[in-house]
Amino acid sequence: MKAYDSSKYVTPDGYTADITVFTILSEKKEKKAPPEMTLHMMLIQRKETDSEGNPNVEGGKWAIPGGFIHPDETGIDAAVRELNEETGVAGLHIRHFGVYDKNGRDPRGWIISNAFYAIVPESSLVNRRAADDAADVKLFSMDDVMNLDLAFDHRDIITDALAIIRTEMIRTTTAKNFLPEEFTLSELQRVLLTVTNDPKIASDPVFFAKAPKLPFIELALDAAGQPKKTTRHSYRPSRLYKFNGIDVIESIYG
Amino acid sequence: MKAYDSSKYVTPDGYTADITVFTILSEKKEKKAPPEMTLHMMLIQRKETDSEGNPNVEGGKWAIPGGFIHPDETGIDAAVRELNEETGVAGLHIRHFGVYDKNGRDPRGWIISNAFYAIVPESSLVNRRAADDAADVKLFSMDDVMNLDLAFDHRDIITDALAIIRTEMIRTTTAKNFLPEEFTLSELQRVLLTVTNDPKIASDPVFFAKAPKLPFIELALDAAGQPKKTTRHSYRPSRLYKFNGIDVIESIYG
DNA sequence: CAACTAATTATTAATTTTATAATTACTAAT
DNA sequence: ATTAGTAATTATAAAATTAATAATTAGTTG
Repeated sequence: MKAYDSSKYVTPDGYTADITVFTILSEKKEKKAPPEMTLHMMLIQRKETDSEGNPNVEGGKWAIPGGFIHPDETGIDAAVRELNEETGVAGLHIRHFGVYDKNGRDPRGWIISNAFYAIVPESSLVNRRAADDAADVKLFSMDDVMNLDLAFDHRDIITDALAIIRTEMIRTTTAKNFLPEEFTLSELQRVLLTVTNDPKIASDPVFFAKAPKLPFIELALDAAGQPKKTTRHSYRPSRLYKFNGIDVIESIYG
Repeated sequence: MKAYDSSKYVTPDGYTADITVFTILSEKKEKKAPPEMTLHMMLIQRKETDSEGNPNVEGGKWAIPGGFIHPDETGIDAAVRELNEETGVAGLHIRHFGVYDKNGRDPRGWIISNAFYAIVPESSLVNRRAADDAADVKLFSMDDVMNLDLAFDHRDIITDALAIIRTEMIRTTTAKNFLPEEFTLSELQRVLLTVTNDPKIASDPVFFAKAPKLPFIELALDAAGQPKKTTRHSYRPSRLYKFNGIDVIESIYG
């Protein structure tokens, strides 16, 4: 690269990656009722001291997994590495969604962070364990997250990530990742209700009337061509549906 | 990094960035009619020979601007640099959308490409000029693009980028980037028709009835609170509208 | 047999959409 | 002064969908 004396300029004091990881937890509380589903995210608790025994900045606080990007790696490389180091989680499909660079966001100085997000099935997170700079790692419901005294500007990052997750869930067929291949309408409904309380979804008569007609959903049929049914959530057999792979783009113009 | 003898393995022969850049050209053909707008993209013509005078692979063919990523830079760094080097264009907001790694896509060997896209106002591209590996640089209508004998797998990359551009235009208020701050409904209509021929947009009575009621569009008012009008496209004064900054997420579930 | 509950369907009024026709507000041409 | 043209706008009537709620069904359990 061209001659450039960085000592002559104010340069960033650090460059980091933060990875917001969401999942949907499903809890079957009643034998005959659909499971309760809630959006959760995985956070790590920062160790009180760093690797040299010195008091850690924002030590003890819950935070988004992440850490410093090394000069020889990209942001996403660092994100993948840090996530694995701090939580033991790997193989997630993460995406970049923003850069957080407000001066003052970190007491250590001018620290710029690249934020990533993923929403994954719970099975991807079962083997998590805190390590490296993390004293603990847990899944929190979004209500609980918002009641935490989070480190740095992580509340802002989480708010933005949440908006993206919600948009994706509502605008695309992302919900299918949290459903069995053949699902009931109430199961789909519960997944969607983890990110919205739109009455068109919350209302059984409205949703049950509309959903079977959506172009990307179809009845699951048995070998004889009859609609498949299940009694896993009710005494009355419920019809099973599946996504048919059609991608829909809903126009905002009508 | 850990000890690793890459000579023991088959490794990629190259790692590149390709940048699909779209714009919408607006041509006022009649004194009293809205302009014709068409989606275009900027392509470069590959030089016949490389910098050492040897015949260039796919020399003479039209292609997406781009080139090899250096080890000391990220894909997006390379994309920005190559775009500027080959076309003189800079300052665009580009986004990554895919990796093209099919073996055989490039006769030179196992070449992996990161694809980026941007859709920008024409004003961002007026100072383009071919340089570096590019013999020429031009804007092509999408019809013309699809009739070109493009280099490598660039037709596939372009097809995917186009789908993303269309989705963004239909799903979000991206159209506003191609309109004056205060626009007529027919101007908005023409922008949208560059990416779709949906009759709900193509039909004047339908579109003119619906558009004013959209939550993210409102009438432009003068100082006296009266609707602003223009005769730039018709003898009869047409109402002017503007986007009001509201972001809408249209649910695919109803 | 009655009661319960998730799933499903029905009902009716209100609203929107569909498909097209008609009108308006300006000109330009005669 | 009148007619014709055209982009923008509005009207019309039938069809379809939505809104809001009630009712019913299909299985159980007690």
